[in-house]
Amino acid sequence: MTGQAKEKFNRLRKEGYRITPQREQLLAFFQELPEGEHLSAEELHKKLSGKGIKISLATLYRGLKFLVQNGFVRELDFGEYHKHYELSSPGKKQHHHMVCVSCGLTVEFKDKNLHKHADKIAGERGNFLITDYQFKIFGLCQNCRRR
Amino acid sequence: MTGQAKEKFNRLRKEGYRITPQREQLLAFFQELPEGEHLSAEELHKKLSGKGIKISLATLYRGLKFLVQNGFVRELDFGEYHKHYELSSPGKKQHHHMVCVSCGLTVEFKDKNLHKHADKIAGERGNFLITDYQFKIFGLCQNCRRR
DNA sequence: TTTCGTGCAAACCATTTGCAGCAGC
DNA sequence: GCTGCTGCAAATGGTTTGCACGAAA
Repeated sequence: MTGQAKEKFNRLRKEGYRITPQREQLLAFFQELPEGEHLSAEELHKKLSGKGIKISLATLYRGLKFLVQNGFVRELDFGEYHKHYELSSPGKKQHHHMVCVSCGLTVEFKDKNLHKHADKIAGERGNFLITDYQFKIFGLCQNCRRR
Repeated sequence: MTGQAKEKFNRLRKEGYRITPQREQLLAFFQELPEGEHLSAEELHKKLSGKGIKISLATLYRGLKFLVQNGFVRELDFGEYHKHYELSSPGKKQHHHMVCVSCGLTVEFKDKNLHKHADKIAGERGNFLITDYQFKIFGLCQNCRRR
């Protein structure tokens, strides 16, 4: 666990939260994850078990909520049945999605200019500290248009 | 039901789909809905019943999928537990969301420039016909930053 | 007459919750 | 010792699915 995260954990401890092995190990696991890898709760549970870390699914969900609400981790929603989680580091590149509503084809893309929009809006509307932003486009892909 | 929709239904009929009272009534209901109103499946079911239209929840879900996949209706995801549906008319204004990951505070906003990004990306990446796009920003609101 | 669509009830499945015991501080 | 956290199992809730019947074409 990085020093920065330790500080933040200490602050949370003062606020009445308890820093348990499960929470520490969960955050440490995210920090070791390769850039750009975003896992579902189920996948996380499997990988943690694989590393010998014992944590129940219920506690994992509660731990994830704890980490998300305190800005350590972000929750991604690809419009699938389940959510994905990844370490929330501000400099991280965002990738966005274009989805065909008919066949489900998904194209990932990046757009350098979107963060300007995000910053502008966050500043104008309530002074948010941005942890994440996502742009999703839905439509018909070339194949499905033809039909 | 508009003439345009009728044509489209006839085309689908030729492709082997069947145009049932339930599907017709569902689409007609969407067309009567006020601009900007987006309902969940549950809400739709209640409102249809209120109008004397009998349709089971299962059929409603199947009908919604049918209308979404054929471009009549769009499915919106506000990151809630359920999805929302509204008539898919191309000129319709989009509204986007900024959500506080800590307290859940949600701010809606519009941004005139986003459609340019959407169009550009859709053209460059696979020639999509856009039916919808959504921009979501996550972060900490002013109150939650302070803590 | 041939499928496809419908209604019902049961199944699904990711996530949440009640509760008793445990552990951080 | 107080109170928050954990693990377990059961509940939740929106959505999907199996099946037999009904109805488009």
